[in-house]
Amino acid sequence: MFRKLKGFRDMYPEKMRARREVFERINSTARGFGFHEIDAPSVELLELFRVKSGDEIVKQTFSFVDKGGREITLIPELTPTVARMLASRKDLVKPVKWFSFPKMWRYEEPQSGRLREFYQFNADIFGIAGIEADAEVLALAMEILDSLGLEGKYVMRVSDRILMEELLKKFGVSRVEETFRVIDKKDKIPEDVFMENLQSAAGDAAEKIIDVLNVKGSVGDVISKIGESSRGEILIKLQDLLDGYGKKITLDLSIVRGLAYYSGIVFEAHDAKGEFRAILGGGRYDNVVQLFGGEHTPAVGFGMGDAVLELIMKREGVWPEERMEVDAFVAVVPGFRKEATQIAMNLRKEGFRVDIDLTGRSLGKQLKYANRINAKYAIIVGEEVRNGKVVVKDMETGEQRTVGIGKLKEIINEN
RNA sequence: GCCGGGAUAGGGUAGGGGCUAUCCUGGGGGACUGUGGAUCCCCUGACCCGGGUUCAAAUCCCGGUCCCGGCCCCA
Repeated sequence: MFRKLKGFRDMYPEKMRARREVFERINSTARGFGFHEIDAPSVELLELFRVKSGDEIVKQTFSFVDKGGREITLIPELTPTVARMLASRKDLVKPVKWFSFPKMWRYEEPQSGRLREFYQFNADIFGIAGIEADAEVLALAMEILDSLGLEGKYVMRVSDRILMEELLKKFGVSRVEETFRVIDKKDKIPEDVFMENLQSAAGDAAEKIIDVLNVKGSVGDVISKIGESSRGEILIKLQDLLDGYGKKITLDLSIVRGLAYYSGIVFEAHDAKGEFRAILGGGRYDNVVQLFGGEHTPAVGFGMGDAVLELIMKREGVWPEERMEVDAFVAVVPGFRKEATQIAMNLRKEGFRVDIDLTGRSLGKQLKYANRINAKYAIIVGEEVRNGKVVVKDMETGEQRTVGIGKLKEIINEN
Protein backbone atom coordinates (compact mmCIF):
# COMPACT_ATOMS: atom_id res chain seq x y z
CA MET A 1 0.00 0.00 0.00
CA PHE A 2 1.22 3.44 -0.88
CA ARG A 3 1.12 6.09 1.76
CA LYS A 4 0.12 9.67 1.68
CA LEU A 5 2.84 12.31 1.68
CA LYS A 6 3.28 14.14 4.95
CA GLY A 7 1.06 17.15 5.44
CA PHE A 8 -1.23 16.37 2.49
CA ARG A 9 -4.90 15.47 2.69
CA ASP A 10 -7.12 12.99 0.89
CA MET A 11 -10.56 14.40 0.36
CA TYR A 12 -13.41 11.87 0.32
CA PRO A 13 -16.88 12.76 -0.98
CA GLU A 14 -18.49 13.41 2.40
CA LYS A 15 -15.86 15.89 3.44
CA MET A 16 -15.51 17.34 -0.05
CA ARG A 17 -19.18 18.27 -0.16
CA ALA A 18 -18.97 20.11 3.15
CA ARG A 19 -15.85 21.96 2.08
CA ARG A 20 -17.34 22.91 -1.27
CA GLU A 21 -20.28 24.47 0.53
CA VAL A 22 -17.99 26.57 2.72
CA PHE A 23 -15.76 27.64 -0.17
CA GLU A 24 -18.79 28.59 -2.24
CA ARG A 25 -20.13 30.82 0.50
CA ILE A 26 -16.77 32.57 0.80
CA ASN A 27 -16.46 33.11 -2.95
CA SER A 28 -19.99 34.37 -3.28
CA THR A 29 -19.50 36.84 -0.43
CA ALA A 30 -16.47 38.20 -2.27
CA ARG A 31 -18.46 38.44 -5.50
CA GLY A 32 -21.14 40.26 -3.54
CA PHE A 33 -18.54 42.90 -2.62
CA GLY A 34 -17.74 43.41 -6.28
CA PHE A 35 -14.52 41.44 -6.28
CA HIS A 36 -13.65 39.48 -9.43
CA GLU A 37 -12.23 35.99 -9.39
CA ILE A 38 -8.83 35.24 -10.85
CA ASP A 39 -6.72 32.12 -11.11
CA ALA A 40 -3.00 31.68 -11.65
CA PRO A 41 -0.30 29.05 -12.12
CA SER A 42 0.51 26.67 -9.30
CA VAL A 43 4.20 26.88 -10.15
CA GLU A 44 6.41 29.91 -10.59
CA LEU A 45 10.11 30.64 -10.84
CA LEU A 46 11.59 30.35 -7.37
CA GLU A 47 13.18 33.76 -7.94
CA LEU A 48 9.76 35.40 -7.82
CA PHE A 49 9.53 34.61 -4.12
CA ARG A 50 13.03 35.81 -3.29
CA VAL A 51 12.03 39.31 -4.38
CA LYS A 52 9.64 39.91 -1.56
CA SER A 53 10.56 37.39 1.08
CA GLY A 54 14.23 36.48 0.86
CA ASP A 55 16.01 33.19 1.44
CA GLU A 56 14.35 32.29 4.73
CA ILE A 57 11.05 31.82 2.95
CA VAL A 58 12.62 30.07 0.01
CA LYS A 59 13.82 27.34 2.39
CA GLN A 60 10.20 26.58 3.10
CA THR A 61 9.03 26.05 -0.45
CA PHE A 62 8.38 22.91 -2.44
CA SER A 63 10.90 23.66 -5.13
CA PHE A 64 12.78 21.70 -7.77
CA VAL A 65 14.80 22.06 -10.93
CA ASP A 66 12.74 21.46 -14.06
CA LYS A 67 13.92 19.70 -17.22
CA GLY A 68 15.12 22.99 -18.65
CA GLY A 69 17.31 23.60 -15.60
CA ARG A 70 15.05 26.31 -14.15
CA GLU A 71 14.49 26.62 -10.41
CA ILE A 72 10.74 26.19 -10.02
CA THR A 73 8.49 26.15 -6.98
CA LEU A 74 4.94 25.33 -6.07
CA ILE A 75 3.54 28.65 -4.95
CA PRO A 76 3.71 29.29 -1.17
CA GLU A 77 1.63 32.46 -1.45
CA LEU A 78 -0.25 34.41 -4.08
CA THR A 79 0.89 38.00 -3.67
CA PRO A 80 3.97 37.85 -5.91
CA THR A 81 1.95 36.21 -8.67
CA VAL A 82 -0.77 38.81 -8.40
CA ALA A 83 1.82 41.57 -8.44
CA ARG A 84 3.32 40.04 -11.57
CA MET A 85 -0.10 39.84 -13.20
CA LEU A 86 -0.80 43.43 -12.28
CA ALA A 87 2.54 44.69 -13.60
CA SER A 88 1.94 43.17 -17.02
CA ARG A 89 -1.47 44.73 -17.57
CA LYS A 90 -1.47 48.51 -17.54
CA ASP A 91 -4.98 48.81 -18.94
CA LEU A 92 -6.75 47.62 -15.80
CA VAL A 93 -9.45 49.95 -14.55
CA LYS A 94 -8.85 51.11 -10.97
CA PRO A 95 -9.62 50.09 -8.39
CA VAL A 96 -8.69 46.52 -9.18
CA LYS A 97 -10.61 44.17 -6.86
CA TRP A 98 -9.51 40.58 -7.21
CA PHE A 99 -10.05 37.39 -5.26
CA SER A 100 -8.85 33.85 -5.64
CA PHE A 101 -8.95 30.60 -3.69
CA PRO A 102 -5.94 28.61 -4.87
CA LYS A 103 -4.01 25.70 -3.42
CA MET A 104 -0.65 26.53 -1.93
CA TRP A 105 2.30 24.57 -0.65
CA ARG A 106 4.78 25.20 2.11
CA TYR A 107 7.50 22.79 3.12
CA GLU A 108 7.04 22.93 6.87
CA GLU A 109 6.36 20.54 9.72
CA PRO A 110 2.62 19.99 9.94
CA GLN A 111 0.86 20.90 13.17
CA SER A 112 -2.52 22.09 14.31
CA GLY A 113 -4.00 24.31 11.60
CA ARG A 114 -0.94 23.98 9.42
CA LEU A 115 -0.35 21.58 6.54
CA ARG A 116 2.00 21.31 3.60
CA GLU A 117 -0.80 21.70 1.09
CA PHE A 118 -3.77 23.92 1.77
CA TYR A 119 -6.16 26.37 0.21
CA GLN A 120 -5.83 30.06 0.85
CA PHE A 121 -8.50 32.56 0.01
CA ASN A 122 -7.03 35.90 -1.09
CA ALA A 123 -8.71 39.23 -1.73
CA ASP A 124 -6.98 42.47 -2.59
CA ILE A 125 -7.76 45.98 -3.73
CA PHE A 126 -5.16 47.78 -5.86
CA GLY A 127 -5.02 51.43 -6.76
CA ILE A 128 -6.65 53.07 -3.74
CA ALA A 129 -4.39 54.77 -1.23
CA GLY A 130 -7.25 55.97 0.96
CA ILE A 131 -8.49 54.22 4.09
CA GLU A 132 -11.76 53.49 2.27
CA ALA A 133 -10.07 50.52 0.63
CA ASP A 134 -8.77 49.24 3.97
CA ALA A 135 -12.31 49.44 5.30
CA GLU A 136 -13.76 47.57 2.33
CA VAL A 137 -11.21 44.78 2.68
CA LEU A 138 -11.68 44.50 6.44
CA ALA A 139 -15.43 44.48 6.00
CA LEU A 140 -15.20 41.71 3.44
CA ALA A 141 -13.05 39.63 5.77
CA MET A 142 -15.51 40.07 8.60
CA GLU A 143 -18.56 39.52 6.44
CA ILE A 144 -17.07 36.24 5.24
CA LEU A 145 -16.59 35.02 8.80
CA ASP A 146 -20.04 36.28 9.83
CA SER A 147 -21.70 34.56 6.89
CA LEU A 148 -20.06 31.29 7.93
CA GLY A 149 -21.77 31.48 11.30
CA LEU A 150 -18.79 32.80 13.22
CA GLU A 151 -20.24 36.15 14.21
CA GLY A 152 -19.13 36.91 17.75
CA LYS A 153 -16.81 33.91 17.75
CA TYR A 154 -13.79 35.83 16.54
CA VAL A 155 -12.02 39.13 17.16
CA MET A 156 -10.66 41.31 14.36
CA ARG A 157 -7.48 42.77 15.76
CA VAL A 158 -6.10 45.72 13.87
CA SER A 159 -2.85 47.55 14.28
CA ASP A 160 -1.10 50.21 12.29
CA ARG A 161 2.56 50.38 11.43
CA ILE A 162 2.51 54.13 10.82
CA LEU A 163 0.92 54.85 14.16
CA MET A 164 3.39 52.55 15.89
CA GLU A 165 6.32 54.23 14.20
CA GLU A 166 4.97 57.63 15.18
CA LEU A 167 4.71 56.47 18.77
CA LEU A 168 8.13 54.85 18.86
CA LYS A 169 9.70 58.04 17.53
CA LYS A 170 7.78 60.07 20.06
CA PHE A 171 9.21 57.79 22.76
CA GLY A 172 12.68 58.38 21.37
CA VAL A 173 13.26 54.85 20.03
CA SER A 174 15.95 54.75 17.34
CA ARG A 175 16.02 51.07 16.45
CA VAL A 176 12.47 50.83 15.13
CA GLU A 177 12.80 47.63 13.09
CA GLU A 178 14.42 45.74 15.93
CA THR A 179 11.77 46.95 18.33
CA PHE A 180 9.04 45.66 16.01
CA ARG A 181 10.76 42.31 15.90
CA VAL A 182 10.76 42.11 19.68
CA ILE A 183 7.11 43.14 19.89
CA ASP A 184 6.20 40.45 17.39
CA LYS A 185 7.52 37.81 19.80
CA LYS A 186 5.63 39.12 22.81
CA ASP A 187 3.15 36.30 23.28
CA LYS A 188 5.66 33.57 22.56
CA ILE A 189 8.21 34.19 25.27
CA PRO A 190 8.10 34.59 29.06
CA GLU A 191 7.22 38.07 30.22
CA ASP A 192 10.55 38.79 31.89
CA VAL A 193 12.49 37.74 28.80
CA PHE A 194 10.27 39.96 26.68
CA MET A 195 10.91 42.89 28.99
CA GLU A 196 14.66 42.32 28.78
CA ASN A 197 14.60 42.17 24.97
CA LEU A 198 12.45 45.25 24.76
CA GLN A 199 14.78 47.22 27.00
CA SER A 200 17.78 46.25 24.92
CA ALA A 201 16.05 47.36 21.74
CA ALA A 202 14.13 50.40 22.91
CA GLY A 203 15.94 51.43 26.06
CA ASP A 204 14.01 53.74 28.38
CA ALA A 205 10.97 53.70 26.15
CA ALA A 206 10.22 50.09 27.11
CA GLU A 207 7.76 50.98 29.85
CA LYS A 208 5.79 53.31 27.62
CA ILE A 209 5.72 50.73 24.86
CA ILE A 210 4.34 48.12 27.23
CA ASP A 211 1.57 50.51 28.19
CA VAL A 212 0.66 51.02 24.54
CA LEU A 213 0.70 47.32 23.80
CA ASN A 214 -1.57 46.56 26.70
CA VAL A 215 -4.27 48.99 25.60
CA LYS A 216 -6.68 46.99 23.48
CA GLY A 217 -10.21 47.84 22.60
CA SER A 218 -12.35 49.96 20.37
CA VAL A 219 -10.53 52.46 18.17
CA GLY A 220 -11.96 55.45 20.01
CA ASP A 221 -10.93 54.16 23.44
CA VAL A 222 -7.41 53.24 22.42
CA ILE A 223 -6.69 56.46 20.56
CA SER A 224 -7.95 58.59 23.42
CA LYS A 225 -5.66 56.71 25.80
CA ILE A 226 -2.51 56.98 23.71
CA GLY A 227 -3.08 60.54 22.65
CA GLU A 228 -4.15 62.45 19.56
CA SER A 229 -2.17 62.19 16.33
CA SER A 230 -2.81 62.58 12.63
CA ARG A 231 -2.65 58.85 12.20
CA GLY A 232 -5.05 58.36 15.07
CA GLU A 233 -7.55 60.45 13.13
CA ILE A 234 -7.28 58.09 10.20
CA LEU A 235 -7.93 55.07 12.38
CA ILE A 236 -10.98 56.77 13.83
CA LYS A 237 -12.15 57.36 10.28
CA LEU A 238 -11.56 53.67 9.58
CA GLN A 239 -13.92 52.62 12.37
CA ASP A 240 -16.36 55.28 11.24
CA LEU A 241 -16.36 53.78 7.75
CA LEU A 242 -16.74 50.30 9.21
CA ASP A 243 -19.80 51.44 11.13
CA GLY A 244 -21.40 51.83 7.72
CA TYR A 245 -20.73 48.16 7.11
CA GLY A 246 -21.96 47.25 10.57
CA LYS A 247 -18.55 45.90 11.61
CA LYS A 248 -16.45 46.48 14.73
CA ILE A 249 -12.71 46.07 15.04
CA THR A 250 -10.39 45.92 18.03
CA LEU A 251 -7.35 48.15 17.96
CA ASP A 252 -4.44 46.09 19.26
CA LEU A 253 -1.01 47.52 18.65
CA SER A 254 0.72 44.31 19.64
CA ILE A 255 -0.17 42.86 16.23
CA VAL A 256 2.91 43.19 14.04
CA ARG A 257 2.81 40.73 11.11
CA GLY A 258 5.17 40.45 8.15
CA LEU A 259 7.74 43.02 9.20
CA ALA A 260 9.20 43.11 5.75
CA TYR A 261 6.56 44.72 3.65
CA TYR A 262 3.38 45.95 5.31
CA SER A 263 3.18 49.73 5.12
CA GLY A 264 -0.01 50.73 6.92
CA ILE A 265 -2.71 48.92 8.81
CA VAL A 266 -2.23 45.25 9.56
CA PHE A 267 -4.87 42.90 10.92
CA GLU A 268 -5.53 39.38 12.10
CA ALA A 269 -8.74 37.61 12.98
CA HIS A 270 -8.41 35.27 15.95
CA ASP A 271 -10.93 32.94 17.47
CA ALA A 272 -12.40 34.57 20.54
CA LYS A 273 -11.21 31.76 22.82
CA GLY A 274 -7.63 32.20 21.67
CA GLU A 275 -7.18 28.51 21.03
CA PHE A 276 -5.95 28.51 17.45
CA ARG A 277 -3.59 30.31 15.14
CA ALA A 278 -4.86 33.38 13.32
CA ILE A 279 -7.80 32.58 11.05
CA LEU A 280 -6.80 35.21 8.53
CA GLY A 281 -4.35 38.05 8.23
CA GLY A 282 -3.56 40.96 5.99
CA GLY A 283 -2.94 44.64 5.68
CA ARG A 284 -1.72 47.41 3.43
CA TYR A 285 1.38 46.85 1.30
CA ASP A 286 1.79 49.88 -0.94
CA ASN A 287 5.43 49.21 -1.80
CA VAL A 288 5.19 45.63 -2.99
CA VAL A 289 3.88 45.84 -6.55
CA GLN A 290 6.80 47.98 -7.69
CA LEU A 291 9.20 45.31 -6.42
CA PHE A 292 7.84 43.16 -9.20
CA GLY A 293 8.32 45.69 -11.93
CA GLY A 294 4.98 47.43 -11.77
CA GLU A 295 4.10 51.05 -11.17
CA HIS A 296 3.97 52.11 -7.54
CA THR A 297 0.52 50.81 -6.68
CA PRO A 298 -1.35 51.17 -3.39
CA ALA A 299 -2.54 47.76 -2.24
CA VAL A 300 -4.48 46.27 0.64
CA GLY A 301 -5.66 42.71 1.08
CA PHE A 302 -5.74 39.56 3.17
CA GLY A 303 -5.27 35.83 3.02
CA MET A 304 -7.18 33.11 4.83
CA GLY A 305 -6.14 29.47 4.93
CA ASP A 306 -8.72 26.71 5.04
CA ALA A 307 -7.14 24.70 7.87
CA VAL A 308 -7.66 26.99 10.86
CA LEU A 309 -11.04 28.05 9.50
CA GLU A 310 -12.17 24.44 9.52
CA LEU A 311 -10.92 23.91 13.08
CA ILE A 312 -12.83 26.85 14.47
CA MET A 313 -15.98 26.15 12.45
CA LYS A 314 -15.99 22.60 13.75
CA ARG A 315 -15.50 23.74 17.32
CA GLU A 316 -18.37 26.21 16.97
CA GLY A 317 -20.58 23.59 15.36
CA VAL A 318 -21.08 25.51 12.12
CA TRP A 319 -19.07 23.27 9.80
CA PRO A 320 -21.53 21.67 7.36
CA GLU A 321 -22.48 18.06 7.81
CA GLU A 322 -20.00 15.75 6.14
CA ARG A 323 -22.22 13.51 4.08
CA MET A 324 -22.92 12.65 0.48
CA GLU A 325 -26.15 13.90 -0.98
CA VAL A 326 -28.33 13.36 -4.04
CA ASP A 327 -31.84 14.59 -4.70
CA ALA A 328 -33.16 11.31 -6.01
CA PHE A 329 -32.22 7.72 -6.59
CA VAL A 330 -34.00 5.87 -9.38
CA ALA A 331 -34.62 2.23 -8.46
CA VAL A 332 -35.00 -0.04 -11.45
CA VAL A 333 -37.40 -3.01 -11.55
CA PRO A 334 -36.21 -5.68 -14.01
CA GLY A 335 -37.50 -5.00 -17.50
CA PHE A 336 -37.91 -1.23 -17.05
CA ARG A 337 -34.35 0.05 -17.26
CA LYS A 338 -34.91 2.11 -20.37
CA GLU A 339 -37.93 3.91 -18.93
CA ALA A 340 -36.08 4.44 -15.65
CA THR A 341 -33.10 5.90 -17.47
CA GLN A 342 -35.31 8.32 -19.39
CA ILE A 343 -36.91 9.50 -16.15
CA ALA A 344 -33.50 9.97 -14.56
CA MET A 345 -32.24 11.91 -17.57
CA ASN A 346 -35.23 14.24 -17.59
CA LEU A 347 -34.66 15.07 -13.94
CA ARG A 348 -30.93 15.52 -14.53
CA LYS A 349 -31.68 18.03 -17.26
CA GLU A 350 -33.79 19.94 -14.74
CA GLY A 351 -30.67 20.32 -12.66
CA PHE A 352 -31.40 17.71 -10.01
CA ARG A 353 -28.72 15.40 -8.70
CA VAL A 354 -29.97 11.99 -9.69
CA ASP A 355 -28.40 8.57 -9.26
CA ILE A 356 -29.75 5.39 -10.84
CA ASP A 357 -29.24 1.71 -10.13
CA LEU A 358 -26.47 0.19 -12.22
CA THR A 359 -26.37 -3.23 -10.58
CA GLY A 360 -29.69 -4.92 -11.30
CA ARG A 361 -29.85 -6.04 -7.67
CA SER A 362 -32.96 -6.55 -5.58
CA LEU A 363 -35.22 -3.61 -4.78
CA GLY A 364 -34.37 -4.02 -1.11
CA LYS A 365 -30.68 -3.65 -1.84
CA GLN A 366 -31.31 -0.70 -4.10
CA LEU A 367 -33.18 1.12 -1.36
CA LYS A 368 -30.44 0.32 1.09
CA TYR A 369 -28.01 1.96 -1.32
CA ALA A 370 -30.32 4.97 -1.73
CA ASN A 371 -30.27 5.28 2.02
CA ARG A 372 -26.49 5.17 2.18
CA ILE A 373 -26.00 7.92 -0.37
CA ASN A 374 -28.57 10.06 1.46
CA ALA A 375 -30.99 10.28 -1.44
CA LYS A 376 -33.91 12.50 -0.50
CA TYR A 377 -36.27 10.50 -2.67
CA ALA A 378 -36.30 7.05 -4.18
CA ILE A 379 -38.19 6.75 -7.45
CA ILE A 380 -39.23 3.20 -8.19
CA VAL A 381 -39.78 2.54 -11.87
CA GLY A 382 -41.76 -0.64 -12.55
CA GLU A 383 -45.14 -1.82 -13.91
CA GLU A 384 -46.88 1.53 -13.22
CA VAL A 385 -44.71 3.21 -15.81
CA ARG A 386 -46.88 1.65 -18.51
CA ASN A 387 -49.55 4.10 -17.29
CA GLY A 388 -47.11 6.97 -17.00
CA LYS A 389 -46.74 6.58 -13.24
CA VAL A 390 -43.94 5.84 -10.76
CA VAL A 391 -43.68 5.30 -7.02
CA VAL A 392 -41.97 8.13 -5.14
CA LYS A 393 -40.71 7.38 -1.67
CA ASP A 394 -39.58 10.07 0.76
CA MET A 395 -36.50 8.44 2.26
CA GLU A 396 -36.69 10.57 5.37
CA THR A 397 -40.25 9.81 6.41
CA GLY A 398 -40.78 6.56 4.52
CA GLU A 399 -43.99 7.90 3.00
CA GLN A 400 -44.61 6.89 -0.56
CA ARG A 401 -47.16 7.52 -3.27
CA THR A 402 -47.81 6.67 -6.87
CA VAL A 403 -47.66 9.74 -9.08
CA GLY A 404 -47.55 10.74 -12.73
CA ILE A 405 -44.05 11.17 -14.12
CA GLY A 406 -44.76 14.84 -14.78
CA LYS A 407 -45.25 15.49 -11.05
CA LEU A 408 -41.73 14.38 -10.08
CA LYS A 409 -40.07 17.73 -10.60
CA GLU A 410 -42.55 19.45 -8.33
CA ILE A 411 -42.28 16.84 -5.58
CA ILE A 412 -38.49 16.89 -5.50
CA ASN A 413 -38.55 20.68 -5.44
CA GLU A 414 -40.64 20.67 -2.27
CA ASN A 415 -37.57 19.73 -0.33
C1' G B 1 15.57 21.44 10.64
C1' C B 2 14.54 20.09 16.12
C1' C B 3 11.48 17.86 20.32
C1' G B 4 7.38 14.79 22.68
C1' G B 5 3.41 11.04 22.10
C1' G B 6 1.32 7.46 18.81
C1' A B 7 0.50 3.53 14.65
C1' U B 8 -3.52 -3.75 15.04
C1' A B 9 -9.06 -5.12 8.76
C1' G B 10 -12.15 0.70 5.18
C1' G B 11 -13.46 3.29 10.34
C1' G B 12 -13.21 2.48 15.83
C1' U B 13 -10.69 -1.03 19.10
C1' A B 14 -8.87 -5.54 22.75
C1' G B 15 -4.38 -8.08 23.44
C1' G B 16 1.22 -7.17 24.89
C1' G B 17 7.38 -12.90 23.60
C1' G B 18 4.37 -19.05 22.04
C1' C B 19 -2.81 -21.93 20.15
C1' U B 20 -6.57 -20.29 14.04
C1' A B 21 -5.19 -12.16 16.92
C1' U B 22 -10.68 -9.82 20.14
C1' C B 23 -15.04 -7.09 19.65
C1' C B 24 -18.08 -3.22 17.24
C1' U B 25 -18.92 -1.01 12.67
C1' G B 26 -18.52 -0.88 7.38
C1' G B 27 -18.39 -3.50 2.39
C1' G B 28 -20.30 -7.92 -0.84
C1' G B 29 -23.91 -11.92 -1.02
C1' G B 30 -28.13 -14.67 0.92
C1' A B 31 -32.81 -15.48 3.94
C1' C B 32 -35.87 -11.52 0.63
C1' U B 33 -35.83 -9.85 -7.70
C1' G B 34 -41.86 -4.56 -5.67
C1' U B 35 -39.75 -1.70 -0.66
C1' G B 36 -34.22 0.97 3.05
C1' G B 37 -32.62 2.07 8.32
C1' A B 38 -34.34 -4.23 11.91
C1' U B 39 -32.83 -9.54 12.57
C1' C B 40 -30.14 -13.99 11.25
C1' C B 41 -26.42 -16.64 8.16
C1' C B 42 -22.11 -16.72 4.86
C1' C B 43 -18.06 -14.08 2.75
C1' U B 44 -14.45 -10.00 2.83
C1' G B 45 -10.61 -7.72 5.44
C1' A B 46 -5.37 -5.93 9.89
C1' C B 47 -0.48 -6.30 13.56
C1' C B 48 3.13 0.74 9.18
C1' C B 49 8.11 -0.51 6.68
C1' G B 50 13.22 -2.35 7.24
C1' G B 51 16.82 -4.40 10.33
C1' G B 52 18.25 -6.62 15.15
C1' U B 53 17.61 -9.79 19.77
C1' U B 54 15.32 -14.74 20.49
C1' C B 55 14.16 -21.67 19.59
C1' A B 56 9.92 -18.17 18.82
C1' A B 57 8.39 -10.93 17.72
C1' A B 58 2.17 -7.74 16.47
C1' U B 59 4.54 -7.67 21.46
C1' C B 60 11.41 -6.15 23.20
C1' C B 61 15.56 -2.94 20.77
C1' C B 62 17.36 0.35 16.60
C1' G B 63 16.37 3.13 12.14
C1' G B 64 12.78 5.01 8.74
C1' U B 65 7.73 6.47 7.28
C1' C B 66 3.17 8.57 8.45
C1' C B 67 -0.37 10.68 12.21
C1' C B 68 -1.26 14.06 16.52
C1' G B 69 0.92 18.07 19.13
C1' G B 70 4.93 21.70 20.30
C1' C B 71 9.53 24.67 18.76
C1' C B 72 11.78 27.44 14.53
C1' C B 73 9.24 30.00 10.80
C1' C B 74 4.65 31.93 9.49
C1' A B 75 4.83 34.99 3.34
